[in-house]
Amino acid sequence: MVFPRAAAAGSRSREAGVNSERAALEALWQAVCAIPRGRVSTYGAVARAAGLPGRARQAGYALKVAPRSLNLPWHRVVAAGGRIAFAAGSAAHREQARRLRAEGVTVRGGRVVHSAMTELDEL
DNA sequence: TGTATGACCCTGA
DNA sequence: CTCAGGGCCATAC
Repeated sequence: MVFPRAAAAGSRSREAGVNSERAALEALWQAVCAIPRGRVSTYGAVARAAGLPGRARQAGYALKVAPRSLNLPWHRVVAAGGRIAFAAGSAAHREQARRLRAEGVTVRGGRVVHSAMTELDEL
């Protein structure tokens, strides 16, 4: 899978550091792509799968800046414990729950039932 | 050059 | 269950 050029933030990729960030983003996007339909994973697990252990935050950032054109299954990524990361009641929160249910995932009280969670890691 | 802010996570109280 | 505190780190200002 090859990703389009500039992500939201770094249009100018001159420095090595910036390029490394690009690589991290692509690795994260790749990991998200790997989550099969009807299954759910977490930010932390996605980060680990992308070779960035402990950087759950960047996983969230990666989704935030991901170009729409990638059509990433962002809704299959939730916070630890199956919690939907968006504020309860927010449009995004409802949208994610809607998309998950559309794939047969049970969402209750803002969190996906444990059985629907992929036993993390093994992406 | 610093400080503040997150689609986060974990442990402990 | 909630809260606090520490870790993480790219961006924004």
